[in-house]
Amino acid sequence: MRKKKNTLTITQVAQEAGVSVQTVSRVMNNYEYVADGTRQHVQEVIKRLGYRPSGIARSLASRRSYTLGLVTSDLSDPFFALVAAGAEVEASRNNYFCILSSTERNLDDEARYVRMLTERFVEGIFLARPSTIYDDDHLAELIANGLPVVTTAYHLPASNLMVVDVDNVEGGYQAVAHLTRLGHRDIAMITGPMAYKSARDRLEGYCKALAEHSILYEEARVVVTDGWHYEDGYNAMNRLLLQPVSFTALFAQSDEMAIGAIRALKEAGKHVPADVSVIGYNDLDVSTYYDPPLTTIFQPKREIGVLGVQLLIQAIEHPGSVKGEFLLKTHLVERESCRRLE
Amino acid sequence: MRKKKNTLTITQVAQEAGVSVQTVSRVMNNYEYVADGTRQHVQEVIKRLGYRPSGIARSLASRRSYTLGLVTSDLSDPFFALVAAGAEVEASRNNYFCILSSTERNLDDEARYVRMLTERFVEGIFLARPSTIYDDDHLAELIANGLPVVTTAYHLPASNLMVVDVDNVEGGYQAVAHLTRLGHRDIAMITGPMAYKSARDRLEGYCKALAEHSILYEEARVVVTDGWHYEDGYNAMNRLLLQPVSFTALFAQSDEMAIGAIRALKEAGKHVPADVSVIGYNDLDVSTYYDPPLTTIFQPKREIGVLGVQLLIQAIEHPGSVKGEFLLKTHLVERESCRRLE
DNA sequence: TTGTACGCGTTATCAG
DNA sequence: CTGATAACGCGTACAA
Repeated sequence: MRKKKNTLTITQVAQEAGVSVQTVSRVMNNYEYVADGTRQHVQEVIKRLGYRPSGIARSLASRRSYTLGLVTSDLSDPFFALVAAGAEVEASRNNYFCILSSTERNLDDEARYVRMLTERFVEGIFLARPSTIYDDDHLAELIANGLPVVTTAYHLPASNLMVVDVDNVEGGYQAVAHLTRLGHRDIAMITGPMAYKSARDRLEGYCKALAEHSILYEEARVVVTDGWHYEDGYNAMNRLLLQPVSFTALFAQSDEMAIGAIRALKEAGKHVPADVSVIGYNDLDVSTYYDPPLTTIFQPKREIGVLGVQLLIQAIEHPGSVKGEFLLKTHLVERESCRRLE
Repeated sequence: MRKKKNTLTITQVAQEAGVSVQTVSRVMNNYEYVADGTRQHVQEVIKRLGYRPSGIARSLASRRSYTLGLVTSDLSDPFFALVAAGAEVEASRNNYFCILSSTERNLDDEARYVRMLTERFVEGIFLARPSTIYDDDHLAELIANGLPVVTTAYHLPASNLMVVDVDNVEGGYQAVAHLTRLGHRDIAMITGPMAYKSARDRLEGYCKALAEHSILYEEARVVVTDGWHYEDGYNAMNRLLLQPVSFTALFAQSDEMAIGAIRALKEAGKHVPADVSVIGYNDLDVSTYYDPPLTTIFQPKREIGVLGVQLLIQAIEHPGSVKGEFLLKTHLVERESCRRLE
C-alpha cells in the first residue's frame, strides 16, 4: 500500500523560512555556526508547520540508524525479560532504539533474525539468551563483518565480541558455601541442563565449595533437569527422593526449580527448612512470598541489560575501545528456607 | 562515527552480473517477467558477492518500513512480557519488526517515545500497557495523523484506533461466580488501583455476581491497593483482617496479590482454603506450585499480543478494513485454594 | 523481458 | 555564517 504520508519535507520548511535546506538541517541538528536570529526563525517555522524529519532519509544520508538489535530467547523467562527491560531503558536513555527479536521457537531462527537485522538498520546486536550448543556460524559471520556484538554466556575470541554475564561460578559457590557455613555436608543439587554454560558454571561453584570443606562429590546427589522451570524442579526432587542417598540441604540452580522441589518435598512429608534446607538462584519476586520465603542467590538482571547496551554503544561510537568479558557479581539473600544444622 | 560499511550496492551487483540494477531489483523482490536464465545468473552473483540490500534505502524508496512500535509499560510485569512476546512472534511471522519501548518510568515518556517512533520508521503502534488516567494528547495526535494504533485497555472512538484486551468484567464475574457456586456469600476482594480500567472492570464483574445472588455489596470487604504486587496483596489482607467484617472467601484481582494475601492469612493463623478460600486472576506460572496451588482466572496473554499485531498489520495493509474493540475471554482454572462451604 | 532516469528526504562537501 | 549540489542505495514509471 502506498502511503501518502505527511509529505512535509525539509525543502518545504526551507522555502517557508526563506533559507536553504542546509540551514534547516543545521538547526535540526543543533549545529554551531548558525546566526541566532536565523536559528530562532527556522525553529519557529518548524514548530508552526509541525515538521518532523524522516528518520529513514536521515539514516540513509548519515549512515547512522541509532538502532540496536535485541535478540532474546524468551520474554516469558523473567530473567531475560528483565535483561531486556534494562537494555531498552539504557538504549532509550542514549537515544537509541531497540529492535526486539525473540528466538523462542528454535535457534535456527536466530540466524535468520540476525540476517534480517543487519539487512536493516542495526548498528550493533545484543544477544541476551542462554548459551547452549548451537550453530554459531552466523555469529562468527557478524563478528567477521565488524558489527559490534554483545552476548551473554558465550565465549569466542574476537575483538568486537563482548560478553556480559553473571559470575555463575562464584554464584554457585556462594550458594553452597552458605549451606556449609550452616553446617550442612550432605548437599544435593538440582541443575539446569548441562548444555547451558550457566548450569556448568554453577556446578563448578558447587564443586569448589565442597572441595574447600573436603566434602566428597556424590553423583547420586546431583540431578540434571531438562529445563529450569517449576515442574523440572518438582520432577527432579521426586527422582532425588528415590535415590539411596540422604541430604540435609539442596541447592536448586533456579528459584523456579527450588519452588518446584519444595513442593515435591512437602508432598513427601518433608518440611523446609526443618528437614531440608533449600537455596535457590536468581531471586524472583515471588521468592519473598513463598512458603517458606526462599533463601537465594541474587543476580543483577537489569544491570546485565544496562551494561550490555552501554558496551554496545561504546563499541559503536568508539570502535575498538572496549572488548572482553564483563562478569557481574551475585550475592546471597537470606530468608527462611535454610536453617543451621545442629 | 563514519561507518565504511559493506558498500556493496545493487549497482555493483548489476555490473558484476552484466545486467541493469532494475533487473537485480526485480530478482530481489521476486518479480515476474524475468527470464529464468537471467534470474538464476543474478541470484548466483548475489550469493557469490554476499550482497544484502540496505533496508533503509529500500524503505526510503518504497515508503514501507515493515516496522511496528511496541510500547509496553514494564517488561518486569509477566503479563506484559508475555503480551510483548506474542506480539513479537506474530510480527516476525509476518516479516515485520518490532521496536521496543518500555515506558517504565513515567507516562510522560510515552509521548516522547511515540514521537520518536513516528519520526522514525514505524507504520503502526501497539500500546500494550494498562490504562490509567494520563495525558493522551499524543495518542489523539497519532490517531488524527492516520497512524494505525492498537491499544489495550483504552477507549477512544476513532477509526484507526483498535482496542484489544481481556474481558475483565466477565473475568471478575467468573471468579466471584465460582465462589458463590461453592456456597460462599461473604466474599472479600482486593482490587488493583481504581485508576486502572482493568480494576474497575473486575470490580464490576464482582458486583454483577453478587447481585445475581442477592448478596449485598459490603464496602468494608473491599480493599483497594496502590499496585498489583505481592506486597500490595499482603498489606491489603492485613488491613482487611482489621476490618469488623468476616469473610469466607477472597477474590484477589491478581495472582501476585492473592499470594501476598495468602501469606498474610497464614501469618494470622488462618488456613487456605480451610478458613478462607482464595481465587486469583491471571494464572502465573508459579500459581500451580504455590501452597496451596492457586485457583485463578486465566487470561490469554500471548494471544493479546498476537491479535494486536494481526489487527495492526491488517490496518496497515488494508486501511479501514478493521476497527473496534476485541475482547478475549478468560476462563476459570480450578486448583486447591478454594473449597466448598458446608 | 530489460534498461534508463528520476525520486525518496536527508546529510556532507565545498565554495562563498 | 550560508547555500548549491552531490551523494546515500534502492524502487519505479516509462521507454525500448
